[in-house]
Amino acid sequence: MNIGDVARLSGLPAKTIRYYEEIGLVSPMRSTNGYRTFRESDLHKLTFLSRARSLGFTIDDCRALLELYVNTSRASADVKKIASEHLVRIDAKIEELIAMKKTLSHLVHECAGDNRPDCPILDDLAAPSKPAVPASR
Amino acid sequence: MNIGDVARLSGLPAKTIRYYEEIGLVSPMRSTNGYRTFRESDLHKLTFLSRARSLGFTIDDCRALLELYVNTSRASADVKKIASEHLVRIDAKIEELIAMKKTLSHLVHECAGDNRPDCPILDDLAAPSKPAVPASR
DNA sequence: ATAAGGGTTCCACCAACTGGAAGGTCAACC
DNA sequence: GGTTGACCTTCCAGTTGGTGGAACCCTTAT
Repeated sequence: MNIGDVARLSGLPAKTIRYYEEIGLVSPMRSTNGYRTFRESDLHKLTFLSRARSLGFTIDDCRALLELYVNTSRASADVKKIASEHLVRIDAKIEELIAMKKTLSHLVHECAGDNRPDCPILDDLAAPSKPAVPASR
Repeated sequence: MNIGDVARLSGLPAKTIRYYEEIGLVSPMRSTNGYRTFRESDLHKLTFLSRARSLGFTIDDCRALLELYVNTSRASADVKKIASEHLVRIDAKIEELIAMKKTLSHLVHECAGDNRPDCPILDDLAAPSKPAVPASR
């Protein structure tokens, strides 16, 4: 299979697949004309990566997950650990966004949105010492 | 005021403030020794930026908001538009994360997390054609 | 004199791609 | 056999919003 075929089948752009090769996530063969040649196993890996990335796993996570995926003597605890930690990050991000949303939707609601200059949104942004998210990192 | 002072007062790292100068968001003066000298108005801008960034506005949004902020003949509608569009982006992001969370927490729950290799998480990642978020962009 | 604690510039790096230029290859059609 | 068009290749640059570090200057106190 050429790169276009696995791109279609995995749902990843060809550019991304080349990038994944560059960073060592897949290692397709090369045919005599220089084209990449993908095996079934490469396609499986790419599909795996596509799905893992769409679940928000970082490339580093994907690398670790891929290793566990191909290693049939893995412990499911290792997989679960990576996924659980990712879940914690997702939760934190959701909370952060919800806090932003809350503040912002309040402000948007308050703003007349006409051609006068008075604007509660700008007033709030200009008001000092009010972190949107109550301080973490 | 030197950069350290406005850094403390605005809550932004000095590095970030230098970066904001580089991209033209603030334009402090320079004293004879080459140090940046910040006026009150610069501090106000930096505080504004700090808060706007913490609400998730992009730098481009911040640039536009800052212009409206200093322009006293603005129309609040212009501000509201930027904020509303940002709110839409936040909502979309929240939805995306919640979809991920849903899938992932389900999988984590299913996984035994012991030293055996069987793992529903890997099984799912390997299963083809299941976008985590039902397809948009 | 020197040490601490500011400040300065510049260059490189992070994630995870994406866009585009310049060019090679292949299969089909006339 | 020539040409078109769809593939493929590499390489370089840009994206977003900074961050880290090196090498060096300035000021003040001891």
